[in-house]
This record gives sequence, structure tokens and C-alpha cells, in this order.
Amino acid sequence: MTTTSVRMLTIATEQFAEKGYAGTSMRDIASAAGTTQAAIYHHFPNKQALYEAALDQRFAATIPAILSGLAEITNPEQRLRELVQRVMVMADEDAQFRQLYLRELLEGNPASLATLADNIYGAMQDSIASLAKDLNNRADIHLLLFSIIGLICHHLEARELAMLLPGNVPDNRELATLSEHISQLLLSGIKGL
Amino acid sequence: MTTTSVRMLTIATEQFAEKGYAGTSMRDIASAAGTTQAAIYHHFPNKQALYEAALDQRFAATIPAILSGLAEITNPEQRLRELVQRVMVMADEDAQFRQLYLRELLEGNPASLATLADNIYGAMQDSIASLAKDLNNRADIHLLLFSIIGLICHHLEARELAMLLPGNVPDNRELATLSEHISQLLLSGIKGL
DNA sequence: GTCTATAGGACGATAGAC
DNA sequence: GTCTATCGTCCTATAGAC
Repeated sequence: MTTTSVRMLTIATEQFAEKGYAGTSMRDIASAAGTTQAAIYHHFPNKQALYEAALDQRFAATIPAILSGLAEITNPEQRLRELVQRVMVMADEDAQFRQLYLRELLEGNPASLATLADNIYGAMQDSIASLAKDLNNRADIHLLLFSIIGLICHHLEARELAMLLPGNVPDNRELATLSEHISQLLLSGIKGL
Repeated sequence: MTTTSVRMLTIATEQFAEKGYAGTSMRDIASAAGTTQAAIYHHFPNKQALYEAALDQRFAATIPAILSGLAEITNPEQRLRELVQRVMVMADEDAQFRQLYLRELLEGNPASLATLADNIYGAMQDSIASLAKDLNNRADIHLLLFSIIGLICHHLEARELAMLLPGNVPDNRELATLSEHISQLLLSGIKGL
């Protein structure tokens, strides 16, 4: 992995997250990376391969960072709050990550979905399993995983829409408010499963 | 609204939902509708206008249907279950609706988001407000709305990904299982807000 | 390893006949 | 109201010089 191809990957990630696969051209990526479109083909065989490499690089780096040190929080309720908080901060600051993930769910092909599954599952499996077990051992860890990620991503992604709903208070788009709402809903909700 | 333009809208909705705005060409729509690309411009000024009309038509029709008769269920817990059930069945059978919504959140411009806000808010406001009030009057109705929709859409959209996670049981992709998980999580969760 | 140039085709949109 | 034809521009991908 040369420094050039890493730079290309980084730029490609930005563009794909922002405009989607179909909405991003090789020219877009090349010009944002300060090179020509043809040069990319020296490093990646085609657009699809570049996309999958971008996806893989991005997910492999971020998910372990979120979970680092989490297991040391012994109180399970506090551990869930911390997990939600971390995922929220990451998914808020790093819109790339969130958007790549959501786009993958919408239009990912089996090959790139498998990349996603490896990265998510390999890293998060243990954390969620331990949470589910400590909070309520009847809960299914996969259903719980998707509930957590779904709540977080959707609340963050819907902020622009929320702004347009009459009666919506600005406070509802604050990270702290969203995080508190989601944590509370999950904490009480999981116990009742 | 002529029958021709309605047919064009219907086809356009399918294509946009499936492949996204950038991924759908006017030629795609025209050939699926059995006409030529130029003919569309007689009915709609440009691609963007066609997209917004498709969005509006689709949402204006579906959301009132989901809520019809819901208010007559007096038990609020049962009313929530029924709402979740109906949204799930619709969002499952009508992947178009779900995908259009999720794509809008990702890449909607302010104009088309406003269309969405009108359609969602105008129709669902009262139902959610009444649920929030009856179940727990401290709950914010907008936060609750996005939690419900977020859980449902994400679980449905993630089924293909779930299939790839080791240890996932096929039962977890059944509508009834998902519906039960989400209803339970929400019912207990809302009480704890 | 990056460039220019270009092939070959798809794109959105328009013009004008019928 | 729909067609054919076309403009100008974009696209992915390749060829070949340096």
C-alpha cells in the first residue's frame, strides 16, 4: 500500500460517502486528489475495486477504536451509555462513516456487504454479547446490535429533516439530547425484552 | 395530472427507489415506461422536478393509509403494537417507500426534504402525539417518531447484512420476530423515558 | 507512476417534424 | 403528445509516451 494509493483511497472515501457510488466519478476523485483520472487505474483495477478498498479501510480502522477499553467498564448500564455515546460522537463527527454504512445497506452488493459484515461483526460481537448478557440474557445480540446502530444512525441522519418539522425544538438536534434519549430508551427497553 | 404522466411517475418512483437519483437516467425511466426519453420533458420540466413529484405522490398516498382507523384502538400499548406492525408490513412489502425515505435522508436537498417533512409530519403528528401522551407524557414526540421509524427501517434494511453475520438465526429476519423485538423494546423503553 | 489523448458510450436537455 | 435526431457534456476505461 503506497502513500499515493492511500491518499487516493482517503479522497475516494470522502467522495463516495458524500455522493454515493453512482454519483461519484473517477474524475471527481482524481481532481480532488490532485491527479488525473487515468492515474487511479495504476493503483486500482476499476471503480468497484476502489470503492470496496475504501470501504474496507474505513471500517477496519474505526470500529476497533470505538470499542477500545470499553470492556473495562464493569457496570453494564454505564457500559451501554458509554458505547452509545462513543458511537454517536463518532457517527456525528465522522459523517463519512455513517453515510458509507447507510449507503451500503441500501445498495451494497453481496461482496461489499460481506466486507461490512466482517468488519462490524468481528469487532462488535463480543461487546454486544457481553452487554446483552449483563443487561438481559434473553436479548438476541444481533437484534440488539441493529437496534442500537439503527437508532443512532437514524437520529443523526434525520436531523436535517427534524429541523423542518413544525414544533421541533433545536435542542432535539443536540448530540447530548439524542444520546440521552437513545440511552434511556435502550436501557429501559432492553430490560423489558 | 394525465394518465400518461401518472404512469411516468409510477415508473420513475420504482427506478429512483431502486437505483437512487444519480443512478437513474431519464432513458432508464423512459424505456421502462415504454416511451422515449424526450417525451418525459413534455410532462415534467426536468429530472429534479420528476423526482420531487414521484416523492410527493408516493408519500402522500401511503402514510394516511397506515394511520387509518388507528385512533380507534383505545389501549395505547396495543395501538403502538399495531402502528409498528403496520409500518413494518408496509415498509417490508413496499421497499420503494422505505428506500426512497432512506435515500432522501442521505442525499435530499432542502426542497425535497421539505416535501418529506410535510407528508410525514402532517399525517403522523397526531398519532404519535397521542401515543406519547398515553404511554408516557414526558416523551418528546419528534424523538419518539424518529426512534420508531429508525428502528423499523434499519432492521428491515439490514436483513441482507444480518444474513452474513455468523451465528445469526434465520428467524431474526422474519417480519414477526422483528416486529415483536421492536414493539417490546419501544414499549418498555418509552415507559422509562 | 503519472501524464495526455482518446475510444466508445451514456448522460440531460433541446429542436422541430408530425 | 410523442417521435427522431442531435448538441454538448459527462462517464469508465485503455493506449502509449515519458
